[in-house]
Amino acid sequence: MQLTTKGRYAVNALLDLALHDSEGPVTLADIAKRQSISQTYLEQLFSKLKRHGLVSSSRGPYGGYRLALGAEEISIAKIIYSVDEKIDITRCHGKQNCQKDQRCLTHDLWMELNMHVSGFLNGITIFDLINRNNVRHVSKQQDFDYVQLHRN
Amino acid sequence: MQLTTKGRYAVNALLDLALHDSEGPVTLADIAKRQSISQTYLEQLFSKLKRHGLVSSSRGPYGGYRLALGAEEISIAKIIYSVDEKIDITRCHGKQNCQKDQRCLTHDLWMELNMHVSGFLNGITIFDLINRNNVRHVSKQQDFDYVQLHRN
DNA sequence: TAATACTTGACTAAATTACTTGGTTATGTG
DNA sequence: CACATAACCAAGTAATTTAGTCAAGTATTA
Repeated sequence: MQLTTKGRYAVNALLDLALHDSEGPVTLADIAKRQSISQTYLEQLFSKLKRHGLVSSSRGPYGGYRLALGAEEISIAKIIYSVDEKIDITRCHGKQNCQKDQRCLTHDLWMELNMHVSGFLNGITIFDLINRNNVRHVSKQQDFDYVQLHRN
Repeated sequence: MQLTTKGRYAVNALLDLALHDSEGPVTLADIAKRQSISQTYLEQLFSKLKRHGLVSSSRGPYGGYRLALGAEEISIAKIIYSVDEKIDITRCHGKQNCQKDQRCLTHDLWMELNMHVSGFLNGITIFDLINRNNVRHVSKQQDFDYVQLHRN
């Protein structure tokens, strides 16, 4: 299925961005600290997110990233897809040549699972997540930790 | 999610075994040929499947593997789990230390996806697959190819 | 007793992941 | 206009995982 740290990082980072979007452009440095992700790694991910039109950026002081779409328009599936991860379990990636140019025994099974997973991830948006209690709670804690860290 | 060739191979192989179970013990050599999987790799997988009680084996001439359970008792999830693949999308594997000993922003999201996927794979058994038209059709073709290959 | 087939453990090439390094370019502020 | 800030970019790399191979066994039965 190819759902690894990369996709999880992207969703976490974009959710963090959405949660702080009201305060103006958000820097990758801040996201990196709050989400414990390497900043240069984030740069790679945001380059892709920007290319796919999910975020916009402004340079210079007080610059940073903002959501380019409404939170309710950004599904989890879209994010994962944007950073190059495919929501795909089949070996043949939908083509039917999994085994010697023919379909393997379980081709249809994996296709069905694909439908299930991508249906699920298509149905959940950043907007949905923002409004979840557990997300708000974790985010609050992260903000608190961040302030503590930068008191001096 | 860790659903790769290993898990797919295991399901394909076990399904092949189930489809030919009525003819007596099935050798790994046959499964390897029909499913285009390396035999020594299959040996590793079947060693695990046996350890988990899904198949039984008999040695010597006319030996081979058989299902140790009814086809309706073997879910896809069970097979995948048996060959060490976890149906798990979280980084922390269910523990809640995805980020600095705390839950990451999206911990609950991935847990939900886990539930969906494992629910799906738990709900489908080898018995279900055997009775699907597309599976029977592919299997028939594989048997035909196998006979062709061994005519001499 | 020879052939068959399972069993085990160690090893390995290739690919992928999750980064790091070392820069360059644009922009708003003093 | 300098300078701090922050986005942008290319290339390299260590660690891990995958998908096997290789080389030896051991048990069973015709």
